[in-house]
Formats: sequence, C-alpha cells, structure tokens
Amino acid sequence: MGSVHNFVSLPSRPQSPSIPDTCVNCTARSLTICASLNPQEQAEVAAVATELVFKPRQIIFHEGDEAAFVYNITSGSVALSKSMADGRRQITGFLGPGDFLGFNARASHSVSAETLTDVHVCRFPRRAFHELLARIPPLEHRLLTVATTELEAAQDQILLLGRKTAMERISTFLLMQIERAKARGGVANPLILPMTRAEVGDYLGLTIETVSRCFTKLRKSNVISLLSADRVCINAPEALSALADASD
Amino acid sequence: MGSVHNFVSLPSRPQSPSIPDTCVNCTARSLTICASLNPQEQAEVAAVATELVFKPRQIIFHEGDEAAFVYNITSGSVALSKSMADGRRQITGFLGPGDFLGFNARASHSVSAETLTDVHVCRFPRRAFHELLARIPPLEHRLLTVATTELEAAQDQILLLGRKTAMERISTFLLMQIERAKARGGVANPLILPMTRAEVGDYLGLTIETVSRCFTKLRKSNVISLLSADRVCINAPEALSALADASD
DNA sequence: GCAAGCTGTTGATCTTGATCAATGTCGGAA
DNA sequence: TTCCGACATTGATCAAGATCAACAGCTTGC
Repeated sequence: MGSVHNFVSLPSRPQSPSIPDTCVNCTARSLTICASLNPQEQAEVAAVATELVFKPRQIIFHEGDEAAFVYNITSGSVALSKSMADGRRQITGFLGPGDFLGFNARASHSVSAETLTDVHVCRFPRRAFHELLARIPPLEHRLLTVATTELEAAQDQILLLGRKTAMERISTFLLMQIERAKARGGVANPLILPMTRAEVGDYLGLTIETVSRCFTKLRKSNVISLLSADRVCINAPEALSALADASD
Repeated sequence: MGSVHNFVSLPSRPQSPSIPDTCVNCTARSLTICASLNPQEQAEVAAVATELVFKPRQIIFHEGDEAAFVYNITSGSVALSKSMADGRRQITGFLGPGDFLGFNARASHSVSAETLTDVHVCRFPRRAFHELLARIPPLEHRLLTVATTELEAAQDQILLLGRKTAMERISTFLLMQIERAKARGGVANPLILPMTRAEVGDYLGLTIETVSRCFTKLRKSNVISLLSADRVCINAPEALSALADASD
C-alpha cells in the first residue's frame, strides 16, 4: 500500500513519526476521528491502524464475537444488527464514511456488522486503541461526542419504533437518508439507497411488503418518484416532513 | 445543607479543598462518577455541584429546553421520554441512583426528564462540567464508558421495540428490572415497580390494556404473583427468560 | 435466447395489539 | 365511614400491519 514514509524523519525528533500515505490520501479524513488530532497524534493513531477492504454482504464481525478490534469506516455503507434465536432481525443502524464501529464497553460485540457496499475501514487493535485513548485526551473527547450523538439518534429510533405508524417510519427514514447524504456532501436528489427493502424493513421494524406498499403509496401521491428500486426522487420533502410528524 | 467544611483546610495546600458533607454522606457515591475520582478531583467536582430535591411527577427538564445543566441521580427514579405533536409518548429509559442525566452533544435536551419518586440529584452547570471534563481525564473516561453502555442498552431496546411481541417485551422488561435491582444491591423479589402501567406501556411501545393483560396472563400461569399493582413476586424467572426469548 | 434466482410489487386474508367501554380496587379526604 | 379520583383490569370490537401467495422485472449463467 505505498511507502510508509513520504519524507525523511528527523532522527532528533523520534516522537514525530510521519503520517502514512493512506491517511494523507484518505477521502474520509475530515469526517473521522483524525479530524480532531494534530499531526503528531494522527501519526500515533496511524501507527496501530490497518487498512482493510470488504466486498458487499460481508460480515465484519458477529454479535457475541470477542471485540478484538475497533474500526473506522473510510468509504462505503455498513449495517449493524441484532438477531433473535428464531431469525427475527433488527438493524440498529446504517453507518457510512467517518462512522465508528465496534467500540464496546464489554469484551464482546453487542451487534453484528455487515457491509452493504464495497467498504474500506481502518482497523485498530482494541488494546492499542484504548491505550491511545488514555494517552490522547482529544481522541477520548471526540469519541465521547460521537457516542453521545449516537445515543440521541438511538432515542429517535426508539420513538420511531415504539410509537410511529408504518408511513411515519418510512417518511422519517427517507428524511434521515436525505440529511445524511447532505451531511456527507453527497447528492440528496435522487437519493441512493444502498440497502434492500428487507434491510429497510429490518431497520424500521416492518416487513418487506409493508415497506414496498408505503413506497408505492408515496409514489402514487407524487411525494416521491422511483427511478429504480434504489434511486428515489424526492418531489415533495415538505410533504414527507408532514407525514413523518413534525413533532420534535 | 450543613457546613461545607468538616475539617480545617491547610493553607499551604489550597489545591486540596475539602469534600462537602453531602458528598461524604452520599448513599449513591459508589455508583456515581465520583467513584472514579480521587479526593482532589472529587472536591473539584463537588465545588460546582448543587444538590436538588424533587417530588414525584416533577419535570426536571423538557425536551428542547436549553441544556444548561447536567445531573447525577443520587436517589430515586426518573423517566426519560420523547413526545410527538399529537401526544403519543415514548419513554426512552428509566434511570436510578448513580445514573447520569442531561448530558448532550447539542445545546438543547433531546428528551424530557420526569421524576417517578422522590428524587435527589447533583446538578452541575453544563459549562463548568465541560471544563471539568477537559481537566480531569478519568471523568471523561468514565463518561465515555457510561455513554457506551447506554448505547448498548438502547440497541437492546431497539430490538425489543422493532421485533418482540407484547409478551416478550413484558418478560424482557421484568428481567431487566430484576437485574437492575440486583445491580443496585436492592431486593429483587418481590420486585418494586416505581412506574405505572401507562409508563410501562410508553416504555415498551404498548398500551396500558396490553400491559395489564400480559401481567394477568403471567399471573394466571404462575410465572409471577402480584402482591399489589407495583409489587411483583417472580415465581419462575427461568420461564420469564424463555418468554423473553433467550436469543442474545 | 432462455431458465434460474433474486428482489420487489401487489392482492387476499389473518392476527396481534389498539381502541372503545365498563367495571373493579385502593388510598386519601371529608 | 363513605365518597372520590386515580389506576388497573377485563371484555368487545376494530384496524394496522403481518402473513401467505402469486407474479413481475432484472440480472446472471449456460
């Protein structure tokens, strides 16, 4: 993956190792934990990182697996899920570039992580990562902000699953995907959905059929158009907001 | 609330202020963030804290309010909730002694907090608390662990709301309450529920009637007995586990 | 080209839990 | 004590969404 050093380290400053090419070229750099670190700290983090590539529909780790690594997504989409003994599945979140993955309080993963697309990640050994956290306060600070933000998103999802109707869930979901695309600087219209109907259903606590029927209803009322199953034109975002319930 | 100093500070060590009586006598001390701090740090934290007392059914803060303070519960129970415009409500969690409250990434509260019982809290101005976080790494570390643990609990709740049946939800809930009572060193049998059926319903995404019917069914099958509406004897915890689905 | 296999859509029917409606129970106040 | 009001329970009915079933539209491989 290219040379590790792209300039000569000064022997008198061994505490300033260089930042690898893969980091310098990292397209997600401004989104990841690296954004909150100075060059010295970035180098320390990079020193324990391994870059990995996954194909679509690959398992990064399983629920219950020993949490030996933590990951940072640099490109692509990942679904987190929990399953029950009889096969019922709940997707707890869709992640993308910059998102953190596999950081647990316990020693085992509480969810499974599966790729939806081609995915690039930075992988850190858990032990080494925790040492970095202890040594680099801005890293811990950033992670606390990330965890708190995710907790707020989880509370929104809990409201959605506990109290919203199927149409409200689908509308909320589409709005969420639009916001996400915008936040990443991507195209929000047409919206590209990297997940299948089954995955949308498993995320929203609905069946494939109900998801499909809601899409059809939105299409027939001209709120959206479907260029294909995974390419959605948003014709009336304000109608979506109303359907999602503009309560909070 | 009593004298602030219970011994004479040494003028030569102004960096070691004393710990107030209210902290020394705090019954939740081993459960709170204080447990991870040394005396010097505890004193720093105590210096910006205010002790507050609430009666049952009082609002500590509302969803959307400016997040001017963060709180740590020292005794009693609190419900966190989100509401929709038409009044539908979802309780996102029940908190107790040692739990943290109102710590947000954003400037406004993402949930409302209402007391279920008499409640004592330590309140910290948000600004001062963030300064403490920056100055005391173990505090930030502890908070990261707390946030990560809560995130895992939220994922369990998301699975429950998205995929479990009413009976599975109630069984899971009872098991959860048993674990919580045990973790706090309290009595797990009979289990004391500080919340009403309506609140259980709003937590589990069910109606009052469905909650009541499930309790009745569990009682008629001798899995539980009801000493009163809020005092539950657990006769067959293993049956509860089976009903909750022993998947994960 | 054509069959096989996905994924998605649509329709018919069924079931779980919501809704509507009494009724029961308990605790506090007069 | 009795009354009142809040909370809980129980029953009857309803409807949203699940389930079961068929089929359409594509891609893929032969």
